[in-house]
Amino acid sequence: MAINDVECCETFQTHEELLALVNANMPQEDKLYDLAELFKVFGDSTRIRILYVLFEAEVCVCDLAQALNMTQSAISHQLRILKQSRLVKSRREGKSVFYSLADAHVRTIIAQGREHIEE
Amino acid sequence: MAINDVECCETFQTHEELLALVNANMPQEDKLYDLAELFKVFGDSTRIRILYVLFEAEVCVCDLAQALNMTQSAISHQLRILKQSRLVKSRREGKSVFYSLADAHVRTIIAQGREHIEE
DNA sequence: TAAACATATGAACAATTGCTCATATGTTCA
DNA sequence: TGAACATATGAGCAATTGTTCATATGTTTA
Repeated sequence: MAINDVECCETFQTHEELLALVNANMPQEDKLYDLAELFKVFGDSTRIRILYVLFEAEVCVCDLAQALNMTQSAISHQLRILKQSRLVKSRREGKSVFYSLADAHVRTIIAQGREHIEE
Repeated sequence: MAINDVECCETFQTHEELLALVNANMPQEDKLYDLAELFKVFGDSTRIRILYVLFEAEVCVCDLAQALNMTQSAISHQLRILKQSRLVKSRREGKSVFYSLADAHVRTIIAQGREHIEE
């Protein structure tokens, strides 16, 4: 038995291969954290609804608030989070700020999620 | 001005089109909730790490606990969540329970997320 | 059947999160 | 410049979440 083998489940298995594969393909700690942070952003139905509106058009904050029947403040807080994760971008036009999707990945990720829950 | 037009941003815009589009393509309330719940599952680095291990092989709970240097209880709680959302499946073999990916969407979703944060 | 092992789960606690409320910042126009 | 409008943001609170600890359930074997 190799010295690095690990006892597990009462048997002695060669975990070296698995651990080597895992170590080789597991992203760095900070990447894993960023990835989880990104999916956390998708993990709120208000933000998902905002993204669905942005699938259709570039809209200003008060349009979003009206379309989703929520306060301007609540929407603005969520847009901040969406913008920080670079899922949406903004453009000021006079007093209004227009938001739109920043990235094609947004649609793919939501589409895949939707496929998953519907199968 | 049509009676359904809405005042917003001090101008009177025709929001009918936008609202119609949004209503036509926005999933039902419960689908939105399910979608957010699904992405919440991806929104934790422990669960992401578990999925990365399962990318390589079917493994038992204590292997996962060792590979990720966490307690069996913590891993088991997380596996429960992953299983409830049908991202992993399990198979008992004697005293051990082996977990594996349940779905091809898992890889796609994580790959898209990774592309997003790395661009 | 009893002991040992592998896994699952309920309770509890600290940490995080989404909203509200109040207010600040930024822009336009009289 | 000051008033009105659009958006952003900090503080606070209730609700949710990930882990730990203790213990329950399920399986094998002596």
